This record gives sequence, C-alpha cells and structure tokens, in this order.
Amino acid sequence: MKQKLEALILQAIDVLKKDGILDGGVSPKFTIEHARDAQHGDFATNIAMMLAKPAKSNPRALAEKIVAALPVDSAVARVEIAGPGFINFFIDPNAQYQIVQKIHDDGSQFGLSRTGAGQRVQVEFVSANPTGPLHVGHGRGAAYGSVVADLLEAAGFEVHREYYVNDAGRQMDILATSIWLRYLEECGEIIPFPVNGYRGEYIREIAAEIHKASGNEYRRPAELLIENIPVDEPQGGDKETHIDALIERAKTLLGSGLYQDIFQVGLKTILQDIKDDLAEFGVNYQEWFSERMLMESGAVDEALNRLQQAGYLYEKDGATWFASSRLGDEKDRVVVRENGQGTYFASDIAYHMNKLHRGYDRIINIWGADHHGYIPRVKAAMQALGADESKLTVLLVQFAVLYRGEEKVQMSTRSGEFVTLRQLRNEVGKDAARFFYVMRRSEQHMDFDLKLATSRTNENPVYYVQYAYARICSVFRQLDEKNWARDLLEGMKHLPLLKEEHELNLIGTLARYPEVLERSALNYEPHQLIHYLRDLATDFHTYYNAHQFLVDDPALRNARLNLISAAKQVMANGLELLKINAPEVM
RNA sequence: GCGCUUGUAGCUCAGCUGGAUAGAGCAUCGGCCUUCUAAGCCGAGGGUCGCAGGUUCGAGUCCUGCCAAGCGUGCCA
Repeated sequence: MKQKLEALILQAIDVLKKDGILDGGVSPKFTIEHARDAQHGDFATNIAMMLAKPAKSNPRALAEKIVAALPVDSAVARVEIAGPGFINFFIDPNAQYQIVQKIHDDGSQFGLSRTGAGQRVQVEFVSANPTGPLHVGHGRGAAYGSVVADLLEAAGFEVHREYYVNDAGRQMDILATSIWLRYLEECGEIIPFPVNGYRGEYIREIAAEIHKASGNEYRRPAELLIENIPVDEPQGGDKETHIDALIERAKTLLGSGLYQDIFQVGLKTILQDIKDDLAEFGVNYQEWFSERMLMESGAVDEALNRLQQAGYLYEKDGATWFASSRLGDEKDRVVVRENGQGTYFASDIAYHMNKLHRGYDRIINIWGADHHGYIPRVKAAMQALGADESKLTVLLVQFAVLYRGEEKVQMSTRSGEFVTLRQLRNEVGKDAARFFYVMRRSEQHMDFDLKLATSRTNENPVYYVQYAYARICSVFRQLDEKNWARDLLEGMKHLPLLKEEHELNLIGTLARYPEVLERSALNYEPHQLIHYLRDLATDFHTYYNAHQFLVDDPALRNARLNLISAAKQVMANGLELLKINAPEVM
C-alpha cells in the first residue's frame, strides 16, 4: 500500500512539474508513514512540507495543489490536508480486506521479500574461543546473530552463517596444558595448578576421559614438570611467564605427537560441545572456519606480504608493526611479535582478506561490545589491502547482566563459576531465552531477569504472544466440536462484514508485517519483529475479548475465522523466524 | 586523558531514520469469567525525553559543549 501511495504522489509531482509549479530539478525526498492517530487516516506524507521551500510556497497551499494533481485510485477513499501541511490518506476498507486473502494465499511465504535478491551476505557470529563452554554472554550474540541472518534471508539475501574457530594460538596451548595437568592429577601426581590455567570442571572431565582411554601413556613425573619453571603469581612470580614455561615444558616432555593428541582431544571435545549447545539453541551455521587451517594455508604470510608491498609494515623493537594509525586507527599495531609469532590480529587480517576474496556483497561481524576498539584496525587493514571497507559492518552486542529478581547473578570466568548458556537454557527454556535476548536493541545494555523469564504467570512477555497463537488454535478446535465446517470462500466473500474497530485494527496490523520484516532485516534490528508480534497479539487478545468468533451467522463467522486464521499465519511466520515455538495448546 | 556505547514514567524498555497530543510491559489503584483458554481484557494515576546551547516551519531523534554509567585504550584472544 505504501508503494502504491508513493507512486501516486510521484505522479502528482510530475504533473506539478509540467505545470511549472515545481522546478523540474527538485528531487522529492519525503516519507510515508502509518498515521498514529486514526483521525489522521491510515497513512500520512510530509511531502508538502519538504517541498515548500524549493517551491517557494507555503506547505498547506502546496499540499492543496498536490492533492488536486493526485490521480484517482480505488484504494484511496479520501485525502485530507491537516496540521502544518500533512497529506492524510484514508484507505478504502475494501482495499484493506485484500490482505486477508493474500496472507491465506502466501501462507508461510507471507512477508518474505526479494529486496536482497542476488546479494550474498556473510554473517559471522559468536566465534568464541573453543576453550570452554559458551556462557550467557555468548548467548546474546548467538540469538541476535542467528535472527539477523534469518531476517536477511527472509529479505531475499543469500546468507552464509559462519563461526570463526580460534583453534590456534596461545589460549589453545593454555587449554591443552591445563588438560594435561589435570590428567596428571588423575594419574596421582601432585602438582600445583597454575592460576592462569583453565580451572573449569569440564577440564577435569576431559582429563578423566583421556586417563580412562589411555591409562598412563601421557604421564610424566611431577618433578620433571616443575624443574626450573619460573614461579607462579602467588609465589611472587609472573603468571604469564609461568604458564608459558609450563606450555613449553609440556611440549618437551610429551613430544609434539603426544602433545598434539591432548590438544586435539581438548579442541574436539569443547568444539563439539559448543556445536551441540548452539544447535539446541536453534543456531546453525554453514561453516566452521578454522584459524589453524588459515595459517597452514599460508594466508597469513600472504596477507602480511601484501601489507608489506603496500608499504604499511615496519620494524620496531624487534617486532613487525602495521601502520594502522595512517588509516584512522589510534595507534599502530603489532602483527609479528618479537618472538617471531604472528598476533591474533595478523590472522584476523588474513581472515578478512579471505572473506573479501569470497566475493560477498556484505560482510557482517557480530562482536561483543568489549571488542569495539578493534574495529578501526580491522577496517584499516582492509583499506590497506585495497578493499572496500564499507562492505564490512560490525554490529556490537552489549553484555547482558543476569538478575534473579533484584539480585545480580555474579559471573567469574576465572573461578569457573560462570553461568553457561546451557544452564540458562535449562533454567528458562529455549523460547524464553531467545525472546529475552532479542527483545532489546543490541546496543542496549541489557538486564536479563531469570526470575521473569521463568515465571509462568502474568508478567512474562514470551507467553503473551504464544498464548494468542494457542487461543486461535483453540477456537478452531471448538469449531470442530460444534461440527461447524469452516467455509473459506464464504468467509472471503464476506470480509466486508468485518467493520468493528477491533477488526480493522487487526487488519491494519497484519498489513504492516512485510514492512516490519524488511525494516527489521535491513537495520539488523530483530527487536522490531518482537515488538510487532506483541502488538499483533495485543490486537488479537483485545478483539477476542470484545467479540465472539463462533457466531450463528455463517457469513460473519467465516469472515471472522478467516481473519483470525490470517493472524495465526502471521504469528506463526514471525515466531518461526525467531525460532520460537508456536504452541497449539497452552 | 582519549575513544566507543548508553541516558525517555517508580522499574525494564519502544519510539518507523526530523513530524501532529512522547508510547508499551511490569509495579500501584479500580473493574470484567453460567458462551471461543482470565498466561487475557477494560479503565485510572504516573514525563523538565541527563543538563545547556544551536540548526528549522517542526527536535526524544541532527550538531556543539558539559554531567553520569558501562566498556575499551596489550608484542591477550
């Protein structure tokens, strides 16, 4: 309907241009909005006010001329000029009813668009280090990222969902060493566990598995392990040097083959756990991209070479630096450390180069807000490599702070006492978890109240939408019990009987769905869809309380059934996109 | 210090990219179940949109400066 009005307005503008009222060169920049107040009709445009200045006219006078030039259309019942110069459109109800038929015809396809057709988008999200289970902080990125990806797909984009697996680097060595140390404990060795090691219970479990499967194959005496190792922090040493020395010792004592065994078991176990966790959360990927494979392919070296050729690398203090400050970053960044090892950033440059080579039209990274300082350097790298950095969009997701009622839930990675995503899912369920995560704008710092999400009573917003869906299902069950068959054609024919305010409101809301979906997708704002579904549920609940659907008059009854059936379809489509269950009974 | 994000009702948040009288939910108060699920509905109260300027027909929304909160500012990832 919006597009239709836009076309009509543009025609009117052309007429005015021909008549010399408007200068031919003016480009009409205007909006068409749903009127908030029913007094203002169904749609309103501000075009007269936008063009008043170039036309050297006052807005209301210009509006009169635009309205006069407006072509007649059967869908437009009436046009009014109001306020400072708004043009308000009143849509013919008969035109509005068509949406019910369209929803029925399109079914699960209703709302999908072709806006992004022919464009490929890559969405990378979560990408947590495989050094432990996902926690609730990752949950928000997972829910948000997956819905953004699904929304883009609904808007016609070809979407590639990807998880970047940091399976190389120091953190992974710390993981492997932590597992080995716990394994030695299993064997009966007495060893002090490093403060900087991974202390979670899952490390012990992996260690126990290895011990069960391989016995003492990886056992080495504790004396050899701690011999000449710099002391740990509690003993007055440096925890970083301490753990680095332990890693080196582990590699020496085990030899690279056995060390790799431990490393791989740790990686595989944890990565599999993450994959299962996400799948159960309704989050799926096309690709799990390995940092290690990237390095082995020589891509990192190649990226550095290209930066070198472009003149952006230099040596200082024994390290190799990327002159990112020349491209808008705060300062230059190290890409190769003094010890000859590439930094995480170096891999990331190669990774983004790889993404670019794959030819995506858009590259979307979803990061935790704590990584925001990282954006300028990645964009700088893309520029330095001659790439169009505007293809890259980084969406930041703020942290969720967990509450249980009034009480803040403490999280600490170090102690291993963090709340995992799995624990959250078990406590509040997949539906509520996804709903709550995506309910807020991603940049909003969010309070996640576990008590509210689990409450099975009035105050929980998740059930509000689901309840509306279940109620509609229930109406159709009642219909069967009364042995009244639903007559679809009869209902469609008598849609004009739906004249109640509640019915017209519901129809108007249903008609908005495609726009909401598209805006939600293009702005990467899933919360708009959530808010829409709540509005839709409200319209239905209100209608439900005000009127009876299963009335004796078959014409009215079937018309109403068609309307609520359309509402049911849109709710199902919206919830399906959010991967939230639409229950037939509650 | 600098940078990013945020600041809207008692609380948690929307506000359609600058539009008409700033909206929801929760909480508070008052009503509605002998007919389709009361996990619902109807009504009431509650606002200096952090503060101060600016831009214009028009600002919660844009620009500047303050104030406050969170995060960042590693040869960690």
